[in-house]
Amino acid sequence: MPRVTPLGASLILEHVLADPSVPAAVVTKLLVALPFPSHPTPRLRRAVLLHHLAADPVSESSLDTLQLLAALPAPASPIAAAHIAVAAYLAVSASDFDVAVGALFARPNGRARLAVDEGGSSALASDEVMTTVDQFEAAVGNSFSQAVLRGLWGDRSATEERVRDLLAAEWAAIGPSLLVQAAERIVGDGAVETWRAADEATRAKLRILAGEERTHEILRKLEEPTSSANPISTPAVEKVINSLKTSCAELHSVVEDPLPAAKAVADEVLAARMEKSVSLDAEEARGQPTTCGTAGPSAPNDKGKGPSTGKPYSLMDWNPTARTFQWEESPGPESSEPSLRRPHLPSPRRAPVSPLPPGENKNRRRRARKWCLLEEETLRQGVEQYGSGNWKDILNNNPDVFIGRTPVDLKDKWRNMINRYRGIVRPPTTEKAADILLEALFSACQNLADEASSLPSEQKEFKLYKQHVDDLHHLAGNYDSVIVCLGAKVRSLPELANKLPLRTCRGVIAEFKLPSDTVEEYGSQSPSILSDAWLAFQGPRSVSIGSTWQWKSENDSSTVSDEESLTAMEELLPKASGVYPRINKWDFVGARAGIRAMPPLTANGSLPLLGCLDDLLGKKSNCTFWLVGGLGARGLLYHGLVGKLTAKAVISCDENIIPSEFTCWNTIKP
DNA sequence: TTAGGGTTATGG
DNA sequence: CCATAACCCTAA
Repeated sequence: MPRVTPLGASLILEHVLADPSVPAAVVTKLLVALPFPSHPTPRLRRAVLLHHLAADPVSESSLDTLQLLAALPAPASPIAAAHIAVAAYLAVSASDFDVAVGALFARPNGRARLAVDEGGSSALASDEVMTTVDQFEAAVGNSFSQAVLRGLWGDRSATEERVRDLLAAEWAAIGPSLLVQAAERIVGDGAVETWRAADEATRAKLRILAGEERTHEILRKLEEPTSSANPISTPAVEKVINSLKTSCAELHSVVEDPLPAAKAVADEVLAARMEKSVSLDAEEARGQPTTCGTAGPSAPNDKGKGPSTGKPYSLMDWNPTARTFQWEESPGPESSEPSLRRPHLPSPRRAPVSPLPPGENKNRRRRARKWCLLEEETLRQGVEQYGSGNWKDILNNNPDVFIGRTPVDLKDKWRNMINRYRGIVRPPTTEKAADILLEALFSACQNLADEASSLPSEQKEFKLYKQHVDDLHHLAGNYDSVIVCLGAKVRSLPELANKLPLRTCRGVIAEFKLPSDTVEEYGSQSPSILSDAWLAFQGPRSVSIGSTWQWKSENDSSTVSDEESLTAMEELLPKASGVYPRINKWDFVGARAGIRAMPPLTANGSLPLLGCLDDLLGKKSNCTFWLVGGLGARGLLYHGLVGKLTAKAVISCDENIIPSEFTCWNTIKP
């Protein structure tokens, strides 16, 4: 008996190995025992890679295996997730993160980056994977990012699970072996056509494989005048049959009993057909000899040795692990009782008929990870820069911050952030703009306090009351301290009406826009100008110009009459055109006004009025009153400084914390 | 890819 | 039991 031919070995391996239940030891022995074909079929390559992966799911070498697997036709869908999980795990578990990330993810030649980039396997690529790769690259030298990545990808068992998901999907989709396909031909669908085309000698061989019972069945059908049967390529079928027969003989040398093994394959095919769970259509059947042909090139040298015709021989010559066996070509008595002698040869199951590929339908939920302040701040800036809705841009331009976040996560987070205070401050539908601004201010304060307080015990409670106050002392009973921040309206408090050195000054500001037919816009960066008048540009086509000075005005209305705006323009335009002559190309679109409370001019300039009011008001309770006023129109400039100084002074009950330049207005006491 | 409705996990 | 934050699903 001749040695196992490469073609035969290929068929055996291809059939036996494509089964997850074959123990690793058996796989190894088979691979050692049989000559591995120089051009294995994709199915065999796949089976070997899958066994490799199962034995060693998370390692440097499994990364290679995954990449090879991805290069095979039609890799299972979970492969991208498994590949990035293994690569990421290798990076975060390496002794030197930066070195490992350089080798795996750095541009241009990181091992995993190449695999998922354009030019690499498309099966490994996705937007999400690219994002992760960029995140790793950006994390070099950034211990914060590394820590987050470790948390996300450092779980070995989770990584292994990704690989197992892939294995399950691959095994489920691996399809029938060539032997099974041949068996389909001999005893399954297509049996009648195969037998019809066979000559007497071939039929004798087929009879051995099919068993007496099935042979009679097939022959009976053959007699029926079913003209609808379409004959299939005889040479191709014969090739398969010969292959099958040869490999059965060889299989016999490796496992216990070859004929029952072949029969088992046939029986399984029959069972499968009974269940109607699988059916090969004629098109598929015709294609199979071609598939078989891919194994053909591996066997040109075998031709001379000829097909095995039943000469017994021992594999012991070259393989001590193999067992010798006597091959009987005659159908034994057991052939009529196939079910009694089920072989122990593991056979691949047909892919379960499932609407979805297994492993893809079981989506596990990511563990919720709290957003850190940096992420929130970056999101705020991102929305400002790219606009709300451009989540992907924001994400991809901050790979070092948004680690393990998706664009949808950013969207959801923004939704949470802008809704944060809806339960505390609900803007009434018919509120005036001023009240809405007040609520916005309150929300901003609460937001800041939340961010500053990391511990629950440090949480501060805020309340926003809106009520009319006739008299400061009405507040005294409820508060330790009251800070008066009223601007020009401070005059409306009877206790302070004429006691503060403030002069009111109305100002008008005018808004201009570029005519829509003007193509040329104002500079790319739109710098604003502070001059005799100021020009505050709001983007490239809009500017506000201010301000006029109407001392001692009592008019605090924000609306401006035509007459007043004309006067204001005559005052503002000469000053504006002095620094920006092209203002005459702009259109006036409206004017607004406001009233400011101006402090006295001192040697240090016009400084805000800060400090404790108790001496001024007369101490009538335990409540202390404080003033933040006289900022003129410069609240934006001063609010941070005066707010901080006043807060410190109020908390420590010590006015001296505030520099005397701000409080000296109040030292001139009666 | 995004918007918006829905679900799950967690802490009070 | 509720409110909230993070996350998921799906239509367009």
